[in-house]
Amino acid sequence: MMRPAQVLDVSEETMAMRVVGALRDEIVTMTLKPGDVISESDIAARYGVSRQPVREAFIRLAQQGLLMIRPKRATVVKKISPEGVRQSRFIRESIEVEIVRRLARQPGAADEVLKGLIADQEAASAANDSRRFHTLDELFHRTMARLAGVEYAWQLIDDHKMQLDRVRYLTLGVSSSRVAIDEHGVIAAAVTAGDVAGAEAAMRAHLARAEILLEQTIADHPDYFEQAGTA
Amino acid sequence: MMRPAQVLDVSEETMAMRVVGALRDEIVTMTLKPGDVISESDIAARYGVSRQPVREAFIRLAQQGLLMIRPKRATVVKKISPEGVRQSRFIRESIEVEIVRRLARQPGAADEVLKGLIADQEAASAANDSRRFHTLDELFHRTMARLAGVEYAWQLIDDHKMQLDRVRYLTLGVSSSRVAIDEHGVIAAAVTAGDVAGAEAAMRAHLARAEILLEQTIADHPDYFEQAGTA
DNA sequence: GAGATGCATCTACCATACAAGATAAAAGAA
DNA sequence: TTCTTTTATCTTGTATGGTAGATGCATCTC
Repeated sequence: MMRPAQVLDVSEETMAMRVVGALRDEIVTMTLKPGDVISESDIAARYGVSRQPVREAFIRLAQQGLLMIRPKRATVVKKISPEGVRQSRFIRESIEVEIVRRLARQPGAADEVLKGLIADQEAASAANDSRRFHTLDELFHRTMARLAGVEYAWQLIDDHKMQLDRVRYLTLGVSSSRVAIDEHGVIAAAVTAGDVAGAEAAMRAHLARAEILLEQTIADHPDYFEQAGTA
Repeated sequence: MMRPAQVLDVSEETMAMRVVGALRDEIVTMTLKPGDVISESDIAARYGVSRQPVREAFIRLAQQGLLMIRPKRATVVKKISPEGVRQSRFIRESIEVEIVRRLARQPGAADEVLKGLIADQEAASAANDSRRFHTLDELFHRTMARLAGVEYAWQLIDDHKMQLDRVRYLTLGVSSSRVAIDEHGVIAAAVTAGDVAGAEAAMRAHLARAEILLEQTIADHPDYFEQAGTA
């Protein structure tokens, strides 16, 4: 038997929420791999709680598209759907394009804020800290949403973004942070200059590059993705 | 005591799912009003089931933003957040603009399909069937998403759209279906003609008109909306 | 040997009991 | 009367037992 792990005891939030967070991390970081079969009992024993909070955690994660509950059968870590990823990208591109348009029309204090973030990314890249670079990359996009006054909208798509995060985790060391930083710079420059069309084009180009990474990732880890017949 | 209602017994789907659907309808149609306090026990008795499936339904609906669970205190029907509605609109506008752009570039068979839908809307409007008109209105937008090859993306934003639906239900008889139909016609015409910029502008104008309805609705039903301090 | 059938054993689903926090009214003290 | 304290009674959170359905293996039939 394994050690019960025991996720702390003195709690402010509920056990169910705690389990949600723990499981989500395990899934996004690929500790729990797509296709893995898990059961309420197993997870309950692993975290030292009863089945009830685990069950509620399953429900939440299933609604976020990370788990698939097959009633009376089993619960499995959902495989990544290439089509779902593409459409999530479509949503993200639609929104981010609209954001940079708004920003380019009213740059405000965007200039120095974005410049600072890019500088941080340079530092993380130089230190080869891909984990931190990932965080800063996300912060860059989120910050633009905030500057455009639609941070809440960003939170709304956060759930669906977890699908993209799983793909991203698989490409952590692969992706060239050098290129990404340069593209961020182009976007920031266009926004600051008030170049609406240029900012839009730069953002589209930036997001399109990730599309290539998806194809490569599918080729590298075919088992993690849905295929024809592996619904 | 009320009659247990009893949502059928022979089931294919789970009781929890059944309760989810029933409660969602009650909330979206304003049978359960924003601010109403409900409890697991009440709903359980009302539908003739135990607290357990009701509890799971609450979790799902809370995650969709229709309920707010205050641990150890109570569960209330979430008041409509004007800011949330605005940002939901922003998301919707971003995506729908992108959709009509794509469609305008490759109209395909969009012409006759959209024409047919508009004709149906004319009929519903002439019959003063506002309920059916609402359904057709949604179908019009959904169909464009399908024609653009991103129907799944439409499903992704469906959850957040429920917030807008509640506002819409309040304005059922108010809104002029005449204007909406004309606007649909303009959009369809621009798409068919391959006029990208025109289609985008028409869609933005169409969605912007609804923005005005929100302000008026807040004025008519202030109790249903979050206000400063009514978090 | 190949296919059909029964059964042990999984699973998630639901009901029930209990625990713990929060609320509001009631009771008591000034 | 007014304020404080207690307590009854709400609420959701958690634990556990039993149930129905699905799965896979063993057994039986042909």
